[in-house]
Amino acid sequence: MRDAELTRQKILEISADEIHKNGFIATSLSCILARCEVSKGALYHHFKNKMELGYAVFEEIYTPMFLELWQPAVEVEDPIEGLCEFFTAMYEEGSCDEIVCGCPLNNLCQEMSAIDEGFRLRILNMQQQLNQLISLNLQRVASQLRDDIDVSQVAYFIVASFHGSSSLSKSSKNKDLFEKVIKELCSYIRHLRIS
Amino acid sequence: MRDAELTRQKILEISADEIHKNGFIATSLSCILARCEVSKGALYHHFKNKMELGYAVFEEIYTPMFLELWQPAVEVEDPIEGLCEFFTAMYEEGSCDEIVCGCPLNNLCQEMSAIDEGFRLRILNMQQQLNQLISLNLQRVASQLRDDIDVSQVAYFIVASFHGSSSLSKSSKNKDLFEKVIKELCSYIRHLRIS
DNA sequence: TTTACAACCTACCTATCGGTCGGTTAGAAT
DNA sequence: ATTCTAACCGACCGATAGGTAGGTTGTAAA
Repeated sequence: MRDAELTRQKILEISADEIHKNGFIATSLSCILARCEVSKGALYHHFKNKMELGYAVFEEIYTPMFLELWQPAVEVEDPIEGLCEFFTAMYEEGSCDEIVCGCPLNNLCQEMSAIDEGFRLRILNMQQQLNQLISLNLQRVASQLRDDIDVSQVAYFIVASFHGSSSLSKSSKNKDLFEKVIKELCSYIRHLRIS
Repeated sequence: MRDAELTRQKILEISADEIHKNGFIATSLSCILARCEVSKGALYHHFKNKMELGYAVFEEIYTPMFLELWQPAVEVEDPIEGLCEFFTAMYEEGSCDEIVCGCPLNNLCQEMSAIDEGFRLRILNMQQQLNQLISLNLQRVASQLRDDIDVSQVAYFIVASFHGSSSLSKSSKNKDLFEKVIKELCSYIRHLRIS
């Protein structure tokens, strides 16, 4: 057989890239097909329709990518510094294009949550996983933290601020505002410690 | 004359509502026309094309709405408490629909910044105006604040977190996560004070 | 009363979208 | 060598989008 799995994977990866750049709705199948050098028949052989392709991208590309990205940041001895280094590395090392494209999770949340229940539930699930990952690791070092904090609330706030910062950098089209907000986010995170 | 200005205003207001609910691209002119009970010819008499209609909505509806919303929150004697009360009122008084639709500025920033320069510049301008509004008023009470803070950085962070919280509430489809993040945001804002 | 033009109407245009369907082809199994 | 089917192809479809053009109407000014 012609390597079906390779075709499927190529479609998924290029779709993930296109969706990241243009959003789900604005991403046209014809554009994906052109980049993949694959026919429409091939795509519809592997995926029932555009929505199912979107779900597959979310589950098979974005979800593992996300967990692999955040886990090391937070599963170190000191999650406070781990998070700060993670965010700092983002504006120091990330290319401007990457930053301006925003976080795929946040982008899809904004675009699709209200109009498609399948996306909404997948996004909500991812957000809860991410929240638990962060809050469990903050809880782990609770003895070092101020006693007036609610770790789950803090975890949601951190993610929200991060997403807000990537939104800001879209309109400025450079890293400056992103960097500003991330710096303040790090300052906030460090203030969680007993001072 | 048949009241041209009234027609124009009706188109603007209904467009603002539709764009808030569906986003700019997903908002169809035919849908606007149906709600306005106005013909396509009338719309194209008042606006050159869809993009120009979008710009007009941004400038004539969203911009003044935004300034009227944030100004009173921050131009009180105590902007720290002013902001906290403003945010708190948002989840206590705001309808669930309103909250789940998100902030129009953030929505358009996410959707349009990358694909249309006209929108991007208008959004950036609005964000800078908003930042100045907040940072000037924080500066005003600088003597009450910690001396390690950068008011502009703090102002961007506040707006980013607020936008991030509205993004979160979209996927949860209720106010719970919104409320959580807003509470933490208020806690953060109050910690700006010398303790 | 006539004129002139802003204001408005409607039928139509083209482009593009997601999706379908009948047919072809590669290659493993018999 | 033949058969069978997963894998793939591409012309075509209907729906809808934004946009246009030519005609009509209301009304203020001359």
